[in-house]
Amino acid sequence: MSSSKRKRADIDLERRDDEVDDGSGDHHPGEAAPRVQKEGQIKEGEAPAKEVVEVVVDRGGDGSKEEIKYGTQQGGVIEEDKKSAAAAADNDAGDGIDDEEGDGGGTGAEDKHMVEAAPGDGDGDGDHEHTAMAQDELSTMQEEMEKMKEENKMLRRVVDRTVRDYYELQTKLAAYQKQPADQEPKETEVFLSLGGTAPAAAVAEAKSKEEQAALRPSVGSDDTDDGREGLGLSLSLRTSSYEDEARRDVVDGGAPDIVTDVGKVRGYALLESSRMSPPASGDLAAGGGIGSQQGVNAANRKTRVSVRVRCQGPTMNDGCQWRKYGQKVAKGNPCPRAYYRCTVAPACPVRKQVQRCQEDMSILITTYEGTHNHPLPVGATAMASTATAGAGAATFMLLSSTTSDAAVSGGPPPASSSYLSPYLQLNSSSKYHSSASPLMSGSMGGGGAQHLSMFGHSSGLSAQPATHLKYPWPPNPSHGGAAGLGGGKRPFWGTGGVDDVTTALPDNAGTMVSDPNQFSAAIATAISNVIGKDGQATRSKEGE
DNA sequence: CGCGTTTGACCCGCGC
DNA sequence: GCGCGGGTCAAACGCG
Repeated sequence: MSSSKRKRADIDLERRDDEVDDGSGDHHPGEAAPRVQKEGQIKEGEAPAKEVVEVVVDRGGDGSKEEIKYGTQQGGVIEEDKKSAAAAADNDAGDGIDDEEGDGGGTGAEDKHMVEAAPGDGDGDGDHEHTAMAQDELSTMQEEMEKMKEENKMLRRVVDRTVRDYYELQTKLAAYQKQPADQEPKETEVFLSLGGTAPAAAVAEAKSKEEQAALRPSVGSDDTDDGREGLGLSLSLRTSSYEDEARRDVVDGGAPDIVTDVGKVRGYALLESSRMSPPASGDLAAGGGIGSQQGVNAANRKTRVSVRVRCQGPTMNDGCQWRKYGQKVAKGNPCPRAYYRCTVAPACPVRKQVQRCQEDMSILITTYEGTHNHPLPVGATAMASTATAGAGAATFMLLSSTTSDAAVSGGPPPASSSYLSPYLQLNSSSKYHSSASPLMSGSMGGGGAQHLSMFGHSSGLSAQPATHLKYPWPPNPSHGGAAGLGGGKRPFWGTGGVDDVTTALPDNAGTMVSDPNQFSAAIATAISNVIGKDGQATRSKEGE
């Protein structure tokens, strides 16, 4: 029984590993050092894929800043999720962790007991070695079964907690989003990172330490450690004013434990923070040639989305077309920062900065600025949607494997499902969604729901079918989508990323789940689009 | 030849 | 006022 469950869990986990690894060409197994396998925990040795999505929504105006951390990864997923979730849920997160530890101890005790009992029985039947051996075997098996039972229990608990925590996070997020609707002069900054490297995670963690404190409860020390090695899907929001931001930068840079490497932090901070001083923004807007839409400009200028992704390629595939217009070496980071402009639409004000993380060169920090004044390419949109699904799927896989009988016991309430459904329906073109939706609703909990909400919004924009005809990208990604746009020189979602996809989108959906780059890119695209369009829309959407 | 990248120069904001 | 640093421009260059 429990043994069978256990097996199933392992299988699922392994499968997920495979998918992740296969999909991400740039994934570095070595970097994702397998965590020390804790007793009674999921086998993680084979789960090197780490993905951490950190989203920071910065509404500069009111100084509010939201940071969303979203970590996903197989075995690690749970760990990371637990962590982030725990953080999110100030109230019950703490005891949850403790409970787990306690369980572990319990398991050990029980096992011991079993072992001791077995020998005793054997002594009684000294004449029959056969019997004795059989009994020994039996006891051993029982022992194992007990162990497995405990493990299952624990896993179930973890999952439940994760789900619950996500809900809380979602609630908080929703609350936050409702607040600032009236504060215009805000800068929206989304920080999103995907990757599992310790440094990345560390940075994210460190970064969020302060601002996130409000949203997420502190994470246990051991969690912190785990966080570095584990992958996870975490989401956090934070808000801060320009000043706050600047201050934060300083703090981050000085924070010793944040990331041993100040340079890295710095790069991170620089990208994320802004150089978005109002005046600069003005220039930017003017330079962008978007004077036609003054009202939107303000919003555009304020929108920033940072994405950190483990990527070997020069840039991340985000489904848009970019043209490089500059490169500069920023102080504190030897890696040059590249400046790109969106060329999908002639006057699209969106720009992005790409810079490698000094600490971990495999990490690409991409900062999107502005809002697309055009629908996103199908690829981007689809990717965004699939990303959502992918995230859900990823999570689901884990959950399914560990909560086979738990039935996602902590399963999100119907409300959550309905919350997501709108989007899912809109973008259900991909069968992937259908399969993912249940996952999402079940496992993604708050974070997932939130994402979906945003994605739904974005999809709403770009999903408008015919509008795509005006743009270079093919209406149906599955048919010639890979042909790319702009003359088909390259896949429209391929801007040089190592993992440039060469398959049609529907297939991509599957790939995306396993490809951190695409996954993150899609998320970034979706978020940037959504947030860019304007947080209000998102907020209002949320109301739905 | 067209398009995108490279790269040095320039502009502007900010801190001292 | 000056220097520093980030961001942008635009001519030169390379590639298909």
